Formats: sequence, structure tokens, C-alpha cells
Amino acid sequence: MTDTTEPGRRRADARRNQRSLLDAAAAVFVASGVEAPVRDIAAAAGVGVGTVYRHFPTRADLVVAVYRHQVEACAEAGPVCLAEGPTPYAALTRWIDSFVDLLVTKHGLAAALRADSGQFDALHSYFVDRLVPVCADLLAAAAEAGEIRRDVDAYQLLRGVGNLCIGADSDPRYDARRLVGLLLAGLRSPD
Amino acid sequence: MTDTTEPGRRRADARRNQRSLLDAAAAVFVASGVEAPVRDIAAAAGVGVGTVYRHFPTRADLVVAVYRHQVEACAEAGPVCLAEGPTPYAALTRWIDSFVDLLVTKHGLAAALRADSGQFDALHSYFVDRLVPVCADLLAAAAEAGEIRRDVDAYQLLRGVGNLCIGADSDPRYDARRLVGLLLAGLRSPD
DNA sequence: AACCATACGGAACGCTGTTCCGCTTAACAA
DNA sequence: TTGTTAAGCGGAACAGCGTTCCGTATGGTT
Repeated sequence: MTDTTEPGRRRADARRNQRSLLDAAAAVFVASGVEAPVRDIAAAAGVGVGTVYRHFPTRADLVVAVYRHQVEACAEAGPVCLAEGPTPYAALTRWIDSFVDLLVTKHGLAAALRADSGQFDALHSYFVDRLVPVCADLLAAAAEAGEIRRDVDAYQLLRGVGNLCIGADSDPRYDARRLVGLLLAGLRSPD
Repeated sequence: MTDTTEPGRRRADARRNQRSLLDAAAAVFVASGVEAPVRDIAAAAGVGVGTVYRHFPTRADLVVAVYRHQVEACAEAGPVCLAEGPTPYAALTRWIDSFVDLLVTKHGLAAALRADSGQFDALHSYFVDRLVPVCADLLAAAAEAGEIRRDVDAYQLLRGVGNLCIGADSDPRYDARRLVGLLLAGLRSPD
């Protein structure tokens, strides 16, 4: 995927439109969720749909671009959590909490993350590439400290947490954080 | 929702078509997943789309009709598991396993279950109405026996398990059963 | 000022679920 | 057997989606 996000030496109107698009998308996502129609985003940016696809080959790429900073921040928080302790397991739970925050805060982001979405592949890949290694480090540290079982795969854990967050908004009877907490508690069970 | 499934004294061709539709839908769901287009099901049954909607007001109703027997069986398995012991917690895990089987076996069923689907509301309601009470009994028994924490809600647990099953097919790196196992292990943690 | 690659807008395409309505036909009465 | 009619059927049509395409406009350069 060619990164159309970097400033590059493109035409002024192109750069301007890209900015409008990112701003508009962020606003629309907050208001209507990540699954908002492309046409709505185009309209909010005062731009035609063709322009959207010129800048972002697919809806997923637009979503990635909008949330890139936050995903990046989450990834960088991993080592920080580990350093701040007090134990690797505590760091893991705190980091997972921040991940859950990221997903639950943005309407429909978690749902968009599932692999079998067809579209949204790019979104899934980006999250996986960036966050799985971070999670793996935390898991390894906790396992090394004997705080959790050793046979937990970072990819699976992240997918599981992501799945648990689906529909966390839009259903008052459901509390994703609580279930994630139980899942993390389950990691402590003996191998 | 009026139940168009009961035999009633309708015209012979109507009954015949309803049968074809259910058979065809079951076959198509196995082959292409629960989210297969209505047109495909109509074609497989040798029937027009209008006929599909005459018998099943919405796609969700068709899905419910196809899986009604299996959901019923799962619901009835609850008390049986409890009776067979050896402990309420063992019964709970065995019952949840059968629930997971139900979801993982049918492509895309778990995904269709999420509440915020828009369409598929009927499916969600049916599962909830039928299975939450069963799960609640199992949870209560296990809690009473002091095997698990007391503050676990049946609806939340079922939604959590359902969510964990999303995409279990179509992603070899992901093992829903394993994560459900971890979640259940988490139930044993102290209040 | 004149040129043209770059970028734009939005109609058009192919895919959904669902609705609508003119036609067919099963069921029943005479 | 034939006639009547309401139940049922088929599939065109509608609305909404992501995405593609292409004639037109324009920023940057000579």
C-alpha cells in the first residue's frame, strides 16, 4: 500500500483536500461511527467521492490514516507501561486497557477490525503489524516473571480483546472492559 | 414477529416452497456462510426473491428458522449438563463448549449475532431470549457452589463468548475455543 | 500566455436487502 | 367440469453501499 499520507510535493489543492478529508472523516467517524458512508465524508469535506479515492485507495486506508496517530501512541505506550511496572502483568493489563480505550471510544472501530471483513483488510493488517509485537513483548515479560501461562499468543490475545470490544458502544447491557478483565484474569491460570 | 414457520392451513405450493427455502438456505449457509445473498438462496430453492420475503419477513427470520432446532437443542442441553456434573463449573464449561460449537460450525453466525448489526436484530433477540436464562442457571449454580465469582452476568458472558467466536473460521491463526477457555478460567478469579 | 500533468466532480457500475405489483394457480363451490 | 377468487408467485424496481471511470478544470511551469 503506497502511503498517500506523507506531505510529498503534490499540488496545493491536493494537499488542502487531503487535510479537509482527514478532518471531515474524523468528525464524521465521531458522529456516525467508522462505518459511515464514503459519500457522507466526501460531502462533509466539500469534495467529490472521486477525490476521496484519489487520496485513499479504499475506505480502510482512510480509517487507518485517521487513527494512525492513536495507534502509534498505543504502540509506544507498551514499553513505557513495562518500565513503569510494578510488575510485567500489571503493565500488560494497563496496556491492554489503553488498547480497549482506543477501540471502545471510536464507534464501530472494533467491528471493522475483524479479519473477515472483506474490505477493511488494510485496517486489520496495520493494527496487527504495529501492535502484535508490542503485545508479544509484554506477554513474554509477564511469562518470564511467572505471572501468566507461557502458551498465550500475542496475535490471538489481541484479536480476542478486539472481538470482545465489538458492539461495546450501542449496547448498555454489555461491558467490554469487564469481559476483557476476566480474560486477562484467565491468563493467570496454570499452564 | 408472526411465526410463518408453523405448518398452518396454507396452500400446498406455499408449504412446498417454504420447505425448499429452508433446505436451500441451510445448504447455501454451509457453502457460503450465513451472510450469503438472499438472491442466491432464492435461486438455490428455484424460487423468486419475492417468495423468500413472503415466507420470511427479513433475512434474519430465515436464519433463525434454519438454526432454530440447533439453538433449541443447545438450550435443552443446559439442565442436562448440570445434572451430569460432576460440578456446576464443569457443567458450565461443557455447555459453553457446545454453544461455541454451534457458532463456530456455521460460517459467520457469530458475526451475525452482534447486536449492532442493524438487520439481524431478530436473530440476536432469539438467541438471547432462549439461551440467557439457561446460562444464568448454570452461572448461579456454579456461583452457589463457590466455584466462580458471583458478579458475572449471563447476558454479558454469552455476548462475550459470541464475540470471541467471530471470525473463528476464516482465520487459521485464531482459535476461538482457546480464548473462550481463558475467559472461563477468568471466572474463577476472586470477586 | 500557453501548456499539460495533476487533480477534481459526480455519473455510472455492480452489489446488497427489501418492496411492489401484475400475473398465476390452488382451492373450493356450483 | 367449470368458474370464481384470494393466496401466492416472480422478478423488475428502489434505495443505499463501495468503488471505478472519464470528461473537465486548474496549479505549476516554461
